[in-house]
Amino acid sequence: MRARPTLEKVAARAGVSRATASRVVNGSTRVAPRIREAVNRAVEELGYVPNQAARSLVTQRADSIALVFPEPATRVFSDDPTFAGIIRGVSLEIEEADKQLVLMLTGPDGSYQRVERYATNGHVDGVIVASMHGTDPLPGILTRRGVPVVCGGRPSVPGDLRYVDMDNAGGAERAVRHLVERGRRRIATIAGPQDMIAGIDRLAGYRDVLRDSDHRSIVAVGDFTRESGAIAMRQLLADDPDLDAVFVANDLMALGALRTLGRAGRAVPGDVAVVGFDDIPAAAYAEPPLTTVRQPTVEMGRRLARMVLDPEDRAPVVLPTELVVRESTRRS
Amino acid sequence: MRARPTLEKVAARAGVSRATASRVVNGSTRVAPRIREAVNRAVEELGYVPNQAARSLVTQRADSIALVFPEPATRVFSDDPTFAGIIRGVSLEIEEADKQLVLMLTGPDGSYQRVERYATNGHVDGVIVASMHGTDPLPGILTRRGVPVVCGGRPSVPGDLRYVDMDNAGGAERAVRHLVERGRRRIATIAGPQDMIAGIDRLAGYRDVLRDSDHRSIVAVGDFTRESGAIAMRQLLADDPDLDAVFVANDLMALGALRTLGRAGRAVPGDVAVVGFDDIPAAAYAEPPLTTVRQPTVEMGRRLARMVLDPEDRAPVVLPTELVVRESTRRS
DNA sequence: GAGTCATGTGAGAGCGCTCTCACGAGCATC
DNA sequence: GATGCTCGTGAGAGCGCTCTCACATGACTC
Repeated sequence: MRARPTLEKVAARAGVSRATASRVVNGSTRVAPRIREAVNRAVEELGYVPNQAARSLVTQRADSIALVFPEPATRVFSDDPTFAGIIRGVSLEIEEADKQLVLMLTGPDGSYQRVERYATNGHVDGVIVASMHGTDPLPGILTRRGVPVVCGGRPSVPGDLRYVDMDNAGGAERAVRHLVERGRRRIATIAGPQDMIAGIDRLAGYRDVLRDSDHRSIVAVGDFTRESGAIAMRQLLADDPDLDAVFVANDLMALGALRTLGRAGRAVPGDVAVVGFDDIPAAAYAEPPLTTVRQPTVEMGRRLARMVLDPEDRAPVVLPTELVVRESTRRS
Repeated sequence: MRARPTLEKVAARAGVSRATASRVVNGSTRVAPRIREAVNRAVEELGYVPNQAARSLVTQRADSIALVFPEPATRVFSDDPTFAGIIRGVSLEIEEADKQLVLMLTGPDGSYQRVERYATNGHVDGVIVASMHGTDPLPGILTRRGVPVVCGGRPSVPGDLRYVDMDNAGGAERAVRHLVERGRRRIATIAGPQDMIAGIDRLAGYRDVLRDSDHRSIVAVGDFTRESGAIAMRQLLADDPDLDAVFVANDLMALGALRTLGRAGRAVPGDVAVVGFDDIPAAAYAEPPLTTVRQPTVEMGRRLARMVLDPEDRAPVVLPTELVVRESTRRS
């Protein structure tokens, strides 16, 4: 289709002024029924769709929101379904609000200034930052510039940034308590990176429970990749050959750990019980199926979107996590 | 947010007209060096960034392209890193062209008309459709409406649609030939859905090699999910208990198949060799590590983006796939 | 010294839309 | 019948930008 019809054409066809046509298109009530009908008919017949650029120009709204994945997230992006869940959730909510989703994956270089420029210039009504490190400067900068921002994950610097987070500490506590209840004595952990809030909080949850239950804590640190989980598990086994349980800060690392355990001849859950975190689809398909902590990723996306669309909504949200018990922690 | 400076302000500060300021901002060469410099300084000092809406309004370009995942893709989205790779690739290329990426995941309902309306109305310079079924009507509709479209995956109806595809048949052939060379006699396959081009082509590759090498073909069909792979494998085992190899049309199903084999007491690769397709990260971490066919997902994204940005480029692209040999087909 | 030409610059139109404001019609009030 | 409403409608300004066109300037030709 070449020439797209303009409001002018619609108005002409309906025999009204452009202003009235605009009123009908934008759903104003103060239009006489028969005129409204005439305009709607004209819209229908002409296949009219408003030109967003023209609209934005005058309303100063963009009717679109940006979802930014800073570089560290981008790196894990391809292998961690968590992000896919968040994207789905955001997309669903955005669609309901009849807005558009602009996805920005920032590269390793300074392409983050690109985001800054883009976002501070009215191209977008709000920005969702899937902040991995809680220390990312971007949310602060944008907020100061007056752009509505919401962080996915609690920023590590307490401030007035709005955020939606998972109950990481609570989930970790439940997971570790579960291991204690199953009679495990030497419970180690493979923690996530300690510059990410999820890594920090999950480790804190582990520590809290062990302290209260009088167990010793045994910690190795990974970076949330399978590979690092496998390596950390090896190290743990070397440090304490008698450990009989591991709480792993995410499923990807837990899968790596499972592999190391298998190769080291340790039976799971016979010799060692394993709990992961995230409940990615692969967890249920691990051998043995992995006990893990489920987090509502799609819901997180939805809440992020809803919050960014409502600048008044300032209350942080912490979404509940849930322990999913499978074979990897079966009573031995 | 303080009022963003307009071109007018920049021009005033630099002591030139709006037109000249515009020339400098848009990189016209026909501007005197010292004036160009003055304007650039003003831009710098004021922190000027062009208003995209205003620009689009007059240029009729949107400087953004849409990446559409039709519903079936959306469903697998969360668990198949293939899509993440494509998104990364598209994002990289789009970023280089200094344009924006609008992501649209269509829901199960008719939200696809939303895409149609959006795309046919100049909001977007082009559309990339990650067409799962080759029969999706969307690409055709948009093309006819004059919107540049590129399909990810060859459309099943031969026509003039532009596309970038993987060499599915070639990859499948190499995989099956590999099994033959390793001395496997009864080579089964778990095919993908036969309404998706990837499913069809991979099965065709399998059939071609077996026909030529005088093996019998044994086929079960899955839907590219782990679960369906596990089920299909059970069926295959029931159909032909003596099979000694399986070519599985994607890694997710292969992972499911591996699990079934393990539970059925079949050693891999001792009793049964397994080859997957995709080379997702989990494949290398399977037990045993999975021989599979690697496809360049990021490259596919890049090519899709490049093609959609250049409406003249009409030549279909078929990207090479590569066999990655791992433990699951070790010589027995 | 008049004519030609390339070159750089500014004036101004106009992209398609929203929104303010003024106005006329209809109705109730006094 | 004059006054004051409300209600629906149209005229018109203007959002920030690009781009065409006309114009000014200076270099060059004959």
